[in-house]
Amino acid sequence: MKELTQNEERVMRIIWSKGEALVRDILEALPEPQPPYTTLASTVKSLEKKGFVKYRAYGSTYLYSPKITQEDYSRKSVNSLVKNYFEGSVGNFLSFMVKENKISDKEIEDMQKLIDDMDKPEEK
Amino acid sequence: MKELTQNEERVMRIIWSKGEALVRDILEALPEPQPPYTTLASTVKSLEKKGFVKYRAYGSTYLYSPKITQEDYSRKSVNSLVKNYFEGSVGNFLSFMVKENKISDKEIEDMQKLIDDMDKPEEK
DNA sequence: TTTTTTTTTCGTAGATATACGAAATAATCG
DNA sequence: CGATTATTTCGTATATCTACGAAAAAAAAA
Repeated sequence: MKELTQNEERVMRIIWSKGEALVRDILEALPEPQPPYTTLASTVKSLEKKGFVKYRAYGSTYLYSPKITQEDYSRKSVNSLVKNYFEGSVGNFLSFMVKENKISDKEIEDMQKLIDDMDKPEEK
Repeated sequence: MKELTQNEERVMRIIWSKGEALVRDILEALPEPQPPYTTLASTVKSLEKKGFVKYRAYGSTYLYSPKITQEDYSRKSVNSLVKNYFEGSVGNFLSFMVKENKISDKEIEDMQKLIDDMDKPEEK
């Protein structure tokens, strides 16, 4: 799974939230200052090239929808974060979160369970 | 319910059979010689004006679908036929059909039942 | 820091779509 | 048979879309 830039991720979030959307729908969902239509279209096309969205054509108009669930993407994001900043140790990651008061003991349990599932690492 | 011209009815049949269609889809479903795109588009628009189809817009592209079922239209057609050519008498209509060998006794029963339902007359 | 790669931006070109209306045809009415 | 009205045809205008690519900006690598 390829990485998303911040830009792409912001757009991807809108597509996830809508389920499906035209470029114009996305544009309207973006806060001011909205980018030019063509600029946004390029971003969406790059999402498609990276395999994050697919589209169905109505005439010359494309209706985009997610090809990857938000859950899959989140899992992969956490995985990559752990790998890059905590020497791959989930324990290090969690203790950091606790130290920063970003997380409660109760949440650790839940998360630990979640992360056990993720432990089958993915590509890059 | 407004009347359909032959032209409109031919197009309407395609929309019914497809469930939903772009103007271009209809065009491709039409046998040679196909009319120009704009010509067909006018026909479809008139179907919409008469309330036979509705559409959902994807950008500037309209996906049309029936607003009236084929069954409703058939019922109304038969009704109107009977009214116009058989002095409104279903009996006259049926006996004509039999005389013309267009219909069997068994079919009469079925149809009689069907027509009983239709006997609540419609507008125009 | 310098170089290289990736991302971002957006204009232009080309492909469709619909809106509108005029002219030709066909159907209806008196 | 006219006259009137409705249908059909289709061109032109206009609005969007997507494709493509160049240039600027940002990020990553060396």
